[in-house]
Amino acid sequence: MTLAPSDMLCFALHSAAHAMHAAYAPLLEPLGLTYPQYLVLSALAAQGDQTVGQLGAALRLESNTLTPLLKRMETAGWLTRARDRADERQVRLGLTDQGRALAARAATVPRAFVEKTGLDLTEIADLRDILAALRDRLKPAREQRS
Amino acid sequence: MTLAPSDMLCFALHSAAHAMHAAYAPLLEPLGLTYPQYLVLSALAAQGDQTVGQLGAALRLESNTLTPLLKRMETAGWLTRARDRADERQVRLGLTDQGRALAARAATVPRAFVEKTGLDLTEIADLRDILAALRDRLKPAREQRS
DNA sequence: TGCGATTCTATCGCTCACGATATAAATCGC
DNA sequence: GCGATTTATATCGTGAGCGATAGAATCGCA
Repeated sequence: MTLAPSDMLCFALHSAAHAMHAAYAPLLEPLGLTYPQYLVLSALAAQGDQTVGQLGAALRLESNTLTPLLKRMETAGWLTRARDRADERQVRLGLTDQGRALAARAATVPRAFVEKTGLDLTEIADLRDILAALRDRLKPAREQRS
Repeated sequence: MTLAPSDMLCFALHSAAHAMHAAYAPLLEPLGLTYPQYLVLSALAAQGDQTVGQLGAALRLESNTLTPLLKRMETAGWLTRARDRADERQVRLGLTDQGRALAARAATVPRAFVEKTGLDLTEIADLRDILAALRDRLKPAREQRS
């Protein structure tokens, strides 16, 4: 009648994401980062300074989630937030030297995670692409601006 | 240097799980259920009455998450919580008639989700098993008792 | 040019998740 | 049996995530 969670794709996805968080936690804890903060730091380090909207498009998050998260990271001294001079509605984000140094340290974390998965690089890439495609079918990315 | 989130397996997993939640939300909203509540209801309906610990083993959640969640569901009239007579440390959970009726209605939800994914049943099962295996490698399930 | 619509970010309230810790019951060791 | 340890659940504080909504800046069109 009712399907058990263990038989559902959605629960496998849900619980695998939780297990991934748990696997990342000990890798990020020495850096003082949470997982979403690690994503923000990586996005800014890899893709350069950007607005809250652009970061949100990259991470699929809205300002109601990002604003408090970014404020905490600003307080920690990792990034700066400043209204764009040309368009005061936007807030431009930039890494501080401290933030860049932390991002450099955090760059080694994905390797450590890959080892924990027990998958080889081809399997990693295949699964990543399958999941990204599923995500985009479920929730198309909104286009990003300026 | 730093990998962008879009290139990471972890972000694909993270964002796919978020997209899955977003896809479930409109299916569950008419039932008044959140996604974790839906999992609890499904687990109790499929696997019968059980203790908090057993439910936690099935859903990979601890009492610090489950207790408030279960209390909200008890308040909503979907389940009962009662100390086990034989072992008063344990709390036994049971669906009410109202909870069983809601679970029956919710049983149609996975079909609707599968349609949204655009995957066929074989692909669904394959991906589910890959993710469950990854989850169990990252975080072995703790054994469950009584 | 001016004003209504749109865009961008922020705020609020709620649920979920988890680490650390507390509390009570049951079990173990002697 | 009695104290120490273990087990099961609950509590507290914090961070995330999101729907609804607010507020300011900009845009578009009459």
